[in-house]
Amino acid sequence: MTTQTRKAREVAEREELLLDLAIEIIEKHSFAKLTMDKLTARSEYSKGTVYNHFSSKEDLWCALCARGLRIQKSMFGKLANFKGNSRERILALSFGYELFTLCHPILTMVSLRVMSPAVFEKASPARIKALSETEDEMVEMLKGMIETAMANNELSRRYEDNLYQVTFAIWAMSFGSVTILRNSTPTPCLERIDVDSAVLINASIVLDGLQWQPYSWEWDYKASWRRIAEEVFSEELATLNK
Amino acid sequence: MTTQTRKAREVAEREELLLDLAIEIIEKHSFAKLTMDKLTARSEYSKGTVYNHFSSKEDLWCALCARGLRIQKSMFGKLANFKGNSRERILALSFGYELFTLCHPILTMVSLRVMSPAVFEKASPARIKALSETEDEMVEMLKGMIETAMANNELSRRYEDNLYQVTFAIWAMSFGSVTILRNSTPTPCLERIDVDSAVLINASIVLDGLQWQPYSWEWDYKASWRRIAEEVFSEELATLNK
DNA sequence: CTAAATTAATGACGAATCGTCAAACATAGA
DNA sequence: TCTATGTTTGACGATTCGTCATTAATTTAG
Repeated sequence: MTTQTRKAREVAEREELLLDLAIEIIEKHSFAKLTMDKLTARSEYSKGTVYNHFSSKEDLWCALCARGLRIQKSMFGKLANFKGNSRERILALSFGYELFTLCHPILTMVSLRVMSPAVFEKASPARIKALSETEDEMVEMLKGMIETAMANNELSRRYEDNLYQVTFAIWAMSFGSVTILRNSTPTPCLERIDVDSAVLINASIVLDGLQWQPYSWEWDYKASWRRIAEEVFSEELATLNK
Repeated sequence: MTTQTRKAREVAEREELLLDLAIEIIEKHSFAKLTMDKLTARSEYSKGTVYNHFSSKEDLWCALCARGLRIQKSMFGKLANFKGNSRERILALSFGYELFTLCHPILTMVSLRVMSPAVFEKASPARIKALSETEDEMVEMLKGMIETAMANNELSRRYEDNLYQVTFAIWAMSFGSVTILRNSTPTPCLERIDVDSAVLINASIVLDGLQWQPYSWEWDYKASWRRIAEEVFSEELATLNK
C-alpha cells in the first residue's frame, strides 16, 4: 500500500532525525548528558513518541551503534574500485576503519560502550539483529579478501584451514590500535609514537607475520597509505579537515 | 602519629571492603544496577561516608579500574622467575592479560567503560594519577623486555629507533584480541575460531612480523603456553576452575 | 460525507537515582 | 570534664527513566 510505505518512510526519517539530535546532544555536552528527556525536549515530539522509536535508552545506544556500522560498511564499499595488490587492499580497510573513528568519534565511543551483554539485554531484538548482520557482512568482506589472496599464494598457507583466525587477527589489531589511540587517556607510551602512522605500522607487522607478500621492506606502503587517502577516501578527508 | 596511620589504614581497609561489595553487586545483578544507594545499603555505612571515599559514581568506577590494574601488575610481576627465551616471556604477558580478563571479568568490563574522557573528568585527580602510574609501570615493563631482546639481536632492528611503537603493537594486539573475544556479542567469525588458542596465535603473528626469533614454525609455542600456565599461573588457573 | 474503529501522540506521574549539607556524633587534647 | 576538630548520618532537592490513561489523528465502513 502506498500509505503504508509512506508511513514507514516518515517513521524512518524521524528516527534518523532523532539520531542526529542525539549525536548533537553528545557533541555539545557529553555522553552521560544524553537523556531521553533532553532528546525529547530538543525534538518537536513527545516522550511517548521517542519511546515508540527506542524501547529504552540502551536501545537508543544500539541505534547509534547501528548507524555507525552502516557508515563503516558504506566506507568499506568504496574500495571496490580501488586498484592495488591484496595487501594494499587490506590496508585500505584499516585506513577506512581509522578514518571512521576520526570522522565519527561519538559513534565510535558509543560502539565501545554498547559492547556489553548488559546493554544488549535491554535493546530490542530487531535492533540487535540489524546490528549483527551488518557486522557479519563486514567480517565476510574481509574474509573474502583473505580467501582470494590465499588462493593466489600471496600469504602463508599455515592458517589455510582456518581463515577466520586470520580475519580475527587483522580485525583485532585494527580495533585494538584505534581504540587505544583514540580513547585511551594520554600516556607516555602513546606520546612517543607517531600517531599518524601507528595504525599502518601495526597492520604491516601483522601482515608481515602472515607472510603476506610483498613484505613491508619490499614495498612502499607509506605511499600506498597516501594513495588510499587520495583515491578512496578523499571525500571523507576533505570534510574532516574543513 | 600512630593514630594517624591507624586511621589511614582503617580508611584504606574500608575502601577495599566497599570495592568488594561493589563487585558483588555487579556480579549478582549487573553493571547498571550498581548504584551508590545499593552500595550504601549493602555496607554498614551511610551514603555520606561512601561519598567520602568516592567523590562520584565515576570515581568509584575508576577505583575499580585501579584495583584491576593493581591485580594485573601483580600478575605480571609473577613472571620474574619464569625461565624461557624472550619470545616466551612476551607470550607470558599476553597469557597473563587474558587470564586476568577471565579471572576478573567485571574489572575488565569496568576498564573498558572507564576508557573515556567523560568518566575521567568526573573522577578525583588522585585516583587518575594512581591509575595512569600503574599503567605506565606495566608499559615500561613490556618495553624493557623488548629493549633487552633488541640488544640481543633477537628481533628485527627495523623499529630500533622507536621501541614504543613495538610496545604499542604488542599491547594493541593483546588488548584487541581479548576485548573482542570476551566482550563482543556472539558472531559467526568468533564461533569458528578456537577461542582457547586465539590470543596465542594472534600474539605469534605479531611476533613473527617483528621477526622475533625463534619464529613460530621453529619452536613449539603451544608447549610454551602450557608451560606458562603451569609454572607461572597455576594458582590463578586453579581458582578459575574451582 | 459522517460515524465508528483503529492507530499514534501526549505529558503527568511514580519509582529510583545522584550528590549535598546541616545536624548529630565521636575523638583527641587541654 | 570541656572544648575543638574531624567524621558520620540520612533527609532532601533535582534529575532521570519508563509507563499509561487520555487525547488527537487517521483509516475504514456505512
